[in-house]
Amino acid sequence: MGRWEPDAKGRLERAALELYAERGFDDTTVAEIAERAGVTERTFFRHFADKREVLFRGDELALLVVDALKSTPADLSPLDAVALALESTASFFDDRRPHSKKRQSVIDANPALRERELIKLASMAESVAHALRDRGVSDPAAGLSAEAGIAVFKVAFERWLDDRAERSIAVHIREALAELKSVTS
Amino acid sequence: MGRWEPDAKGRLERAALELYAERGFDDTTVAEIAERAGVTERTFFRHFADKREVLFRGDELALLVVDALKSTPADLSPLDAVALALESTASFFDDRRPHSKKRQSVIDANPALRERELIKLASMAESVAHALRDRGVSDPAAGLSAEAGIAVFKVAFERWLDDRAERSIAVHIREALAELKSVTS
DNA sequence: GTCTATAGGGCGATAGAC
DNA sequence: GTCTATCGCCCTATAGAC
Repeated sequence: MGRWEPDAKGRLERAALELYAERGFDDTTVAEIAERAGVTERTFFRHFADKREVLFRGDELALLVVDALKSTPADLSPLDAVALALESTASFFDDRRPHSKKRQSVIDANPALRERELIKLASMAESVAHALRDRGVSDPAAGLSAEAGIAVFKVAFERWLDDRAERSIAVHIREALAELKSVTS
Repeated sequence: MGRWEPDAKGRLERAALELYAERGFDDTTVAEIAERAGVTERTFFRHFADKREVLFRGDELALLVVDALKSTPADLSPLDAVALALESTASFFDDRRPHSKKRQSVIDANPALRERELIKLASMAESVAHALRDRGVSDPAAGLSAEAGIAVFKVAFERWLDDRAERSIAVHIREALAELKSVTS
């Protein structure tokens, strides 16, 4: 066993989510998060670029999606491929429903956190567009398929959170995709 | 004539854009913007919630779009109605091409500003979705049409900025819409 | 690990318009 | 008198610099 308790990063993430939920994002200081996690303020900023980032696991989801996109059948349309890649991340969500709900209610309660969430989705859209171009999809189809795919994901995620039946997010992605197709035809 | 020069808000907007372009967003202080505009720092914060907001005219665009959506033929599909409403804002953009380009290069150079831009678009999507529901469009079609419409707008705006031929943004909106329809069919 | 500049909020004062 | 725009000063926490 080392000089310090292990998993400082995870402790900071948990402490932050708890405090943001208890007293609100604005009324929580980094010092309080660090204290609850048993580290110094400086350590917080070594793990996370800013106070918001502690709720977002960097590029983890975007990397998952791009990676899944690569293993997707080449004969699928770009949009179908994106939707399938998104579906393949289902367990990332389905395994953490309660955590996701708590996290989302914290995010929804604060404009600054909503901004950060949106830029994560936008940068995921960019990564997906890039991956589609690598697949041979040309512009503007690549950009539009990526944006449309993210729109599908947004709607699906929201419905997944509210789903009393707790069906997999994959189901909601499929439904939202079908709905998008009907709306654009 | 009053005690102060008129249009403090406009002077602050112009001073901010100039300074952000000259030395970058991070290296510009609110004190410098205020000084150039001939007001105090405190006045800046009475007009704008934060240092980013000075580049975004509140809800102006969203209000234009929602308003235009109301005057749109009732027999159009939700997505076509949104696209038409977006087209009707063309002069808002076409009349300010140089300003838009300068502003956009400042925004693109800074992640914090990109975040703010995204939340403006997202809240425009929400307003549009709401307006569609008022028109009788049910969920999830309303949400998806709104998101898809905003995706069309994003792509169109980008292409409008890069268009050497300087065609109206309305042309780019029509093209992007057609492309989206082809990609989802 | 320590130091510091700056964002941004609170509150009261001032002075013109009406 | 009220309303509104501006200023001044004080404060704390963030986040970057050293």
